[in-house]
Amino acid sequence: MSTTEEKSLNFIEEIVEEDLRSGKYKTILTRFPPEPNGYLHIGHAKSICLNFGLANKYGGATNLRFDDTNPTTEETEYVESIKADVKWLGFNWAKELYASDYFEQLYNFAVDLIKKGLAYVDDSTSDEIAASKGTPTQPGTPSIYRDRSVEENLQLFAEMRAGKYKDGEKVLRAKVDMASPNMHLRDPIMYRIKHAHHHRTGDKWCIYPLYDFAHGQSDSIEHITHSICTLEFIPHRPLYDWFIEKLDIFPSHQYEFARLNVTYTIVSKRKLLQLVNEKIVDGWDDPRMPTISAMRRRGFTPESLRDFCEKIGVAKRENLIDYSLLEFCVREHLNKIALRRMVVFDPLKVVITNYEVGKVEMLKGENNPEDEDTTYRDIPFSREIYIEREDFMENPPKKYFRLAPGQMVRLKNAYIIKCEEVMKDEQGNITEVHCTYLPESKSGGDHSNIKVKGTLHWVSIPHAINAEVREYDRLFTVENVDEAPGDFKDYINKDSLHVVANAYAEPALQHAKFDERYQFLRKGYFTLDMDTSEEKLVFNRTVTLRDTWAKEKGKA
RNA sequence: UGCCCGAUAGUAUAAGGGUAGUACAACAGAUUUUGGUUCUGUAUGUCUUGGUUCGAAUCCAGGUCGGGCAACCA
Repeated sequence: MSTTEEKSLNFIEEIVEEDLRSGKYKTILTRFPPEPNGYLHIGHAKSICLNFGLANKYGGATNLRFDDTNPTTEETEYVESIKADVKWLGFNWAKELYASDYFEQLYNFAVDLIKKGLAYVDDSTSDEIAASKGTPTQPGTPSIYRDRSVEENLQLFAEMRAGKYKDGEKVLRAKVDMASPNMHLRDPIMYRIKHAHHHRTGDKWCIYPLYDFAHGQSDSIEHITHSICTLEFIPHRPLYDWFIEKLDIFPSHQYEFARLNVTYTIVSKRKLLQLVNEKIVDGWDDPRMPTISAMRRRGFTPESLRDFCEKIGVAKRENLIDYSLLEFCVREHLNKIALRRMVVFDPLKVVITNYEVGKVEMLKGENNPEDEDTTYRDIPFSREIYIEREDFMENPPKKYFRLAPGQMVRLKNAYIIKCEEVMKDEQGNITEVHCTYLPESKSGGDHSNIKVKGTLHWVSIPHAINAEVREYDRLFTVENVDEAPGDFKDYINKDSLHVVANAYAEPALQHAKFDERYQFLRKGYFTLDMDTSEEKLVFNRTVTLRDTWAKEKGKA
């Protein structure tokens, strides 16, 4: 008998299961339909996990389809980054497709609707069309071109395609209902004229279909069973269904879920583009960005992102997810896989006065205590070491477990030391601390019988190697950036990047690899940045460790 | 003033007429050679008013609140 709790289904999974159970479909086909006009972000990750996840779970497939119907904003660079991101997240698409692959077919669909008297060419200007649409509470008024004959429409549309007209001179509109309470049904535009170069079709076309006359038809052509999109497309659904019905083609169905929002971040392509263009960040993959490429560079793992998308759920209610959930997911995974290393960011010299001058001991340190068969690396120990400056206080508050005059601490993987003397310069700044060590307290063979509260990380000064460490904080200062009054850029966190130019790392890090993750003891999780060169190691901080001591201090 | 969505702890998300559960966050404690990990425990919730019912988060009606809809964007 199984004791495993049955995981509850989200509302889309319920629809899919019902469709499968009822025999409506034998197998499902979903699609992930990005427009190649920007980089994918954490919000897209939710959509990717949903669409591909559904197909994986129910034995179907997912197409990657680029919604490239607007040649003026779309570029091949984006196509490549999107493909890389989806792959990195761990998903494989059945087919790589483009809405532009269907331009000829879409054109024929339009001709079909013209012949059925359901579409017409309109010579009105953009402003005139907007004005005649009415308002949500007032019906629109029909265009004077609405009743052109089929023959005339056919000829005009052919001339549009042939390039006889300038941009904006004419459009093709669906003849639906100018009085509909749904604005999207008030004779929506199907085609506009754009003499622009398309990233795939080049100059073959000068008319391009709009979203409403491309997306649903593309779904139908591919026989997509479940076309999943975000809430703002709900009012488009009647039109989606209308085109499919009038064209009498495969009936794909659209379902809508609430997009992801995360505290202290933005997921608007427009705003992200602005951050990049205005050089507020260093590019789409600046590790502070919520893009998938940035998160990859920062050290997030695909496993942790998928886990996050699983945990946030799928529903129709608008939501704002705590950034701390993302941090939890990444820590949970990194804790299992990260190699433990010691790195001192802000050094304070410690001299162990009773340790032999010139002596070097190789100590063993666990690579990862979470591993059942943990392996070890060698760590050199000597008379002079660095500890973190914040790990020493001359006048410590109560409950301070670190080094202080007369106090003892454990050096991780090494000995217990006791602070004997504090050395200062003329200004009174602490320059170094003199300690004695307990030879019988060596890690692994401790028979000192002494228990200490604190354990510090450290590096041997003569063996330390240099590294640059980049510490990131949230990009915005307010939880809900979209709701904050004024311009979103007013809430940029000025301290979102802190660079430690000269950190001291234990020698094992000399051989750090790009695909490895590290936990710098008591500091956080780190990974090598691509700026690393022969001369310089550069690490990105993916996320800090949970820090209950910082919280304790905050209370004081 | 039209149409369309939605409303369950701080944040998300379950319970589909029968004990309001889970995760993150918070708080308290235990363990710990990382103030990490792990473990234990605590507090906090069904928008509102009626109705149906032995019984309502769930079904019905009204209200309130939040969101969306008038790009030749997607």
